Amino acid sequence: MPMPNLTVLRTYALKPNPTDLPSSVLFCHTETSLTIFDAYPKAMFHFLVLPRVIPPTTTSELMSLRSLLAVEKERAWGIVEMLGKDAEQVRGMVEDEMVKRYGFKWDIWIGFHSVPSMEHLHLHVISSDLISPALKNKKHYNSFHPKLGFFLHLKDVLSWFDSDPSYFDMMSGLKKDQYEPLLKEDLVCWECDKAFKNIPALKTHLQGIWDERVRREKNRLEKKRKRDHEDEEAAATQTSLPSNKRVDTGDAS
DNA sequence: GTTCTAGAAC
DNA sequence: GTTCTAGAAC
Repeated sequence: MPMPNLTVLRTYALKPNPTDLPSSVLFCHTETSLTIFDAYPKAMFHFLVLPRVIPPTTTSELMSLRSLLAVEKERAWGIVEMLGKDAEQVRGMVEDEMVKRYGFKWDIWIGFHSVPSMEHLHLHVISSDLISPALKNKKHYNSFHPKLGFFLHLKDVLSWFDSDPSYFDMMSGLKKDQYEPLLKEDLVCWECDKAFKNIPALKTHLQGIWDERVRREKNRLEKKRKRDHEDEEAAATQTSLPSNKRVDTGDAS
């Protein structure tokens, strides 16, 4: 069994020229960050935004969120803020792709794992469906549950910088003992709070939510298509109001 | 972070 | 008997 490489993200972040990376790895990059496809996506869309290593910031400061939050507040803030800006660009690209592929968009979460498994800071950009063959166990699911507390939303992390220094100090400790137990919590649907006995049952539920969403969106698009079609006909016959504002007179003509 | 698999859970 | 979880990986 090959031992997985837990430092591969750092080798990516150190590339002087990110475009050397295979296109199967690199999604996009800026002067200060690169965004890669998560190798084991836990949702239909799942990317990691990594800070590039730019002096005076060092690889060891960029090891994790915890190590970054230990450097001077202003410099740490600048890096988190920069990652957030670049993640928002990625969000926009993902939303475009959602519309292109499915005709609608759904939530995208942006945040850090409180206890990371791989070295080098990485900001997750992940779609809220949580449907993926690589999502296989409770730890995978709970690590992205948006209300459980293990997943730290970017907005919340940024808010720590504006709060009392004592609160910042408390949160920035990111103690393993405080967060790791959350991964063992019972399986609960993040959307409807229903509990599940095991992962296969939860995955069936998530798939059901998705199938229902697709069905509703199809109906919506079909209704809109019909409305627009009627409006075209109405315009052709000089009827003034769009069909969705018209009062039904029961006139069949 | 994953894979593999023993044995728990059903 | 099969499904599923959870701990080891030298």
